[in-house]
Amino acid sequence: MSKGTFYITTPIYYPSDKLHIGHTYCTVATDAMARFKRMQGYDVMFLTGTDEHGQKIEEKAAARGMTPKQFVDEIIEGPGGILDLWKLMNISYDRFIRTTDDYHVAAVQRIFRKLYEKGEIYKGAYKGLYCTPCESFWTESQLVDGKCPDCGREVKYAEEEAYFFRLSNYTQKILDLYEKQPDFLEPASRMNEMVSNFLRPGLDDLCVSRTSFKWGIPVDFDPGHVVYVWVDALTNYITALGYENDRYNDYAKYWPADVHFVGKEIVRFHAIIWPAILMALGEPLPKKIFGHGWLLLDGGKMSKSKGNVVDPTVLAARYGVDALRYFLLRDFPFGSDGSFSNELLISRINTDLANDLGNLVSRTVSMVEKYFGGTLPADRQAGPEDAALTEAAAALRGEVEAEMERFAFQNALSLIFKVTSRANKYIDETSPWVLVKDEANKARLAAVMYNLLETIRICTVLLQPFMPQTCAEIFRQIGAGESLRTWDSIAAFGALPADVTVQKGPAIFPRIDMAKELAELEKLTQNN
RNA sequence: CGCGGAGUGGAGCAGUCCGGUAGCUCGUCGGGCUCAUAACCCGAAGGUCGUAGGUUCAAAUCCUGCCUCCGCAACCA
Repeated sequence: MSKGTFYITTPIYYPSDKLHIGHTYCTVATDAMARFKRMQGYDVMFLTGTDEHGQKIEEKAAARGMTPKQFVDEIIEGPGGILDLWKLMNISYDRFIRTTDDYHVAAVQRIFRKLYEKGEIYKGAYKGLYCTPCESFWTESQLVDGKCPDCGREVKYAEEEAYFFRLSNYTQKILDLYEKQPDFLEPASRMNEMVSNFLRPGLDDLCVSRTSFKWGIPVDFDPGHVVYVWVDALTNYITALGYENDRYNDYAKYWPADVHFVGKEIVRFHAIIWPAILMALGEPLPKKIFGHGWLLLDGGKMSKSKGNVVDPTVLAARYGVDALRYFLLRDFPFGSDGSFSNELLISRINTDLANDLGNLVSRTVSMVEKYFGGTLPADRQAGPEDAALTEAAAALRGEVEAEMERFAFQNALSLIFKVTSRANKYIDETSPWVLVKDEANKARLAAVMYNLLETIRICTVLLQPFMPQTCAEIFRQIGAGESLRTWDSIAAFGALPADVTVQKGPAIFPRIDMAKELAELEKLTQNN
């Protein structure tokens, strides 16, 4: 029955602060993809997690008088933390990795040693401009007026003992990889950026240890050094499967990953450094890296410092998790940036979810109840208006699948809603309220209702990966049991039983008063 | 000349690779319907595609210059 495995990952997020809508965006996309593949019958492994080491967290924790571990524990496991957020957003991850997990720590030490013994890592000196009070190295270009960009004080040349990964040996190998596998990194524009920014000039060796802070995985054969982010964080994708550890035993089964979803700012790490590390280890490379775009606010990126961060929990609480999930994946092309606004969110919910889908379900179920007492008679009569609708509905599964294969969530959703629109139009074309006036039209009326219910069912099956909770409610209202919610059940039009019984329920997506809500949200933002 | 992306009706976008009288959603205006969540259906108005030039019978689409915006430049999705 299984079509094979499908391993998909989000980045592991840096828990130096609460996560915002941007992190949610990436995770929701990954979740929709994972759910879609599961529905199709794949054996899916969906991994997410947190990248918890490093200087920034060490400093933040110290500022609050906590240990780094206490600090990250609170952000991850505490109330309103990351685990709560993913629970709220209905994220169906199979595994959650924390880089502070014992098995990961031990595995990273083994990996680091292995690379060292192979000669891929060597001990050298980090040379550069150093700001003593900030304990930070800076490159020439990072300096502001020749001074430390953080504190504005003088920097001076300094050296620090450090381990380096021979990344410079991999320039040509990565170029070859891109050549042989043009879809390794998508969208293509990101690959261009990698080539002209980093590969064409040639890669430098990469500093993979630090002595300037302590909050990290110790290099076990050289106390004083901690493993820097690259080897620590990137390897999560394999340690979480059991690579170099006994906690799990799925490496052979799931690796290489089918796709790593990552934000565009960390494409370089995943498309250059990560493959190089894997090559050095002699392990297979992931099949694809997909660098998605950002949600922009007021034309610029979201950031805590700008104070324009959108809190997903607030939006989910007000409009529903599914509505938010839908909006994120429907409004923005996954590969490019998009402008986020409350107005767009509400507008999308009202037009697509309330007016189009919600209202379609509502009017259809109402008519079946009103005209047939809730249960359709088996006797049906086809009509000239039917083909346009049923053919569109029957073709939908294949069309949506093709878009999902390209991670084009917005297109997949757009296709589904074209069919719900078509169904609304079908109601006008067939005018059931006219048919009902003559008993002789009963079989025709039953056919119209059936076609509507079946079309809704097909659309709802395909919407499940995006809006799991709401779809269950729609299925309940249109009388579609478990076996009618599957991928296989929509291979052809007509799986719904002829004598189906519907059950009217509350409005699936209530309409939102735009002006009022915008004012409310504005008030909430002010209070923050 | 560090690199990349973007500039299309009021808003958000597609189209640009493979040039041929501009498309989608929302909004606006007019009409229809009444099963439905003031929802649904039909129709209309509105743009010459950042800007200057070039190539061509023909350019949003190819070439060149310029302007503006956004991002990246060793851990903000």
